[in-house]
Amino acid sequence: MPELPEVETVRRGLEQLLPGLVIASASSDTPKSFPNAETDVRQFLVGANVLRVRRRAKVLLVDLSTNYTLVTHLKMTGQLVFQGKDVHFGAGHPNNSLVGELPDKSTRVRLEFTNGAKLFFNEQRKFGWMKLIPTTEVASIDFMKKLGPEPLQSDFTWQVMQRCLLKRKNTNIKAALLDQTVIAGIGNIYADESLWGAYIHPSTLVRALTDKDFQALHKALLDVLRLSIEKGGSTDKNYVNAKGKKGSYLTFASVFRREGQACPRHPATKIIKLRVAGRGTHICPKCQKL
DNA sequence: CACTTGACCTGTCCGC
DNA sequence: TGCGGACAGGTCAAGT
Repeated sequence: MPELPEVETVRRGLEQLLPGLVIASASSDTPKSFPNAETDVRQFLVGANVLRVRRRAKVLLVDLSTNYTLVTHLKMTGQLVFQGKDVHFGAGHPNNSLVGELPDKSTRVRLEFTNGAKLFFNEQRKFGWMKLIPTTEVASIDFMKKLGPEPLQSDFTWQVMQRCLLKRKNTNIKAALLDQTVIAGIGNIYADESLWGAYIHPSTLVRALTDKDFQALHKALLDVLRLSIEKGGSTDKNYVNAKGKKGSYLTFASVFRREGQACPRHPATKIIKLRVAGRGTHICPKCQKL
């Protein structure tokens, strides 16, 4: 579930906490969560100083003084939980409570710093991963190389977005938005929210969209991404303290996971849920027509 | 090549 | 209450 705004929220949090810390030890549970752990950890992780925390698409990049970068993909249920002396910081899945003692059964990777602080990579499922990659090579690994542009960069104009989306002109707009090689960082939440904002039905073929549609979609997309980052990500657990008190999940969303509720623009019309591009998809049938 | 579908996982929820 | 099955969704591999 972590998409661009959630990962950006994690990045901002970790950027305040990690730089300057020195890694003392690291361990992982399954090879899948940290494929090269055995050889890499000793050589490039232990003793490394954290320089900075970056983000590209939904990927977190922790640059280390060893000229290696710890690359993390949270996929759907991943969390990074920092436990310092007085600081607890967590991010991830709305259904996951961060109250419990860590490590727990879904802890995949554990980093310990020389000052006693810890960073846990938790994942209910085993889809997410961490990898150590030479910093200079990060941009050229397959996944990173194929990514589309960052929607929040200033040169991402509506015309740029149109050009990107037209690479998938024969598919529906929802599938195109979810395609990371078209635009980076959009997932199911912001695809649904931005399409609703732009009055576009998710099944609309990209080639059928007008300039006006692209302009509206561009504005709606940037608006929801910015609003969500401003709110610390859309999930209640994206930024919680150690008390782990429950927040309200997606309180700002207009349609996502709101089937049966009133459309904010048409109180008499209820949000419905469909399946588009193999994903649960939420629309207002009055705002979004084919 | 363009596009779609299923697999990967585990926890949760729904119906019987 | 227990249990099977559908569902959740980011990405990749396999299929059309």
